[in-house]
Amino acid sequence: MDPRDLLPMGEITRRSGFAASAIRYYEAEGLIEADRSSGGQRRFERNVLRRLAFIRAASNVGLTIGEIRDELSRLPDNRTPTKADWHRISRHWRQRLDDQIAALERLKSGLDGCIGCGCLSLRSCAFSNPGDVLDQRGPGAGLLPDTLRRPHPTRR
Amino acid sequence: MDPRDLLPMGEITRRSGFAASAIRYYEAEGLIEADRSSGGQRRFERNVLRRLAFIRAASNVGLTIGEIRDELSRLPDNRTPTKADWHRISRHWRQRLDDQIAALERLKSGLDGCIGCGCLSLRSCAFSNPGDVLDQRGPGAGLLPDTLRRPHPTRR
DNA sequence: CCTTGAACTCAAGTTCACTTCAACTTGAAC
DNA sequence: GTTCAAGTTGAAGTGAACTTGAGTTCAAGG
Repeated sequence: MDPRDLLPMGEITRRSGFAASAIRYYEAEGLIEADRSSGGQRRFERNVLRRLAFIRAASNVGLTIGEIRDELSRLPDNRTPTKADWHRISRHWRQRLDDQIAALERLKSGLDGCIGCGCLSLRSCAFSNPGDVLDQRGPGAGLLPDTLRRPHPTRR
Repeated sequence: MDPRDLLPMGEITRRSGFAASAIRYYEAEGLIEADRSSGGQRRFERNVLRRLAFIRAASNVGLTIGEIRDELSRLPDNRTPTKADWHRISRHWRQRLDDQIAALERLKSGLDGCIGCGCLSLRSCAFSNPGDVLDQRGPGAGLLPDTLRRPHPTRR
């Protein structure tokens, strides 16, 4: 491939909006690939910009780096996603967003139910939902899906 | 106050569902208070259970510890929230939840708009939204409110 | 050749909300 | 008086997703 078609780091950061450190991180994590110049500097193929756009979109939807890697690994490396690829993926993402929205709606209606009573009772109020009323999967269990649970450290 | 009315740690963890370490953390952070036994063990007033229910609810809504501290500091210490307190607060929380829901809806319709085109274009696709199209407040700027932005480390 | 900005590496730091650990001390029951 | 579950402290660790810093090298223009 003609080396003039390869983009240096500066170009990538400018055009993708990611910091150089993030780009290097994504490479280290295997989300993107980079060639090297004779002197060891990164030279990116143009399709990396597409992958980065995909990464940003996925991360907006709330996917973790690991999940993004999985999705990307299902796209043959040098192919831009076909309509079929994109359709499958976007259905998946849409479902996630729907789940998150539904969870927030549930939370809101719990809240609405509490406005009248001012209770916040430990035993009966589903909104504040302590450990002995519902199960023990962590704060918010039963009301929030994993994707919205504030990522608690070392959740066993 | 009659010391028999004070609850030991075990009682609090059992009835609130929080781990002892979390309780101690909340005390250190100034979200709750504790008396001490002659030997130095924590003894909690009953209203602490209410505060803990409040903390769990707030954290379900996505408030940070700092924000929760602020809300709590507006409740006079030894008073359980009045209807007016609770009304004010729940209106605030409701607004947050509405914002979050709206943001996810926007994201979803961006996604829907992309399904047909399969584009994910860096220049024109609002969904993948790179830095040079919208502003630079961080990944997802313009689409996600701060409350849903995946908390990035060291966000300057 | 010289300068200068862009890029490199590797280790360590950051934030949040806790948890875990090690090494004690308390306190209620028997 | 002994036992032992329950409680204490302070320091360090956790995970995610990067960022920061120090010190070094590259590459393009003049």
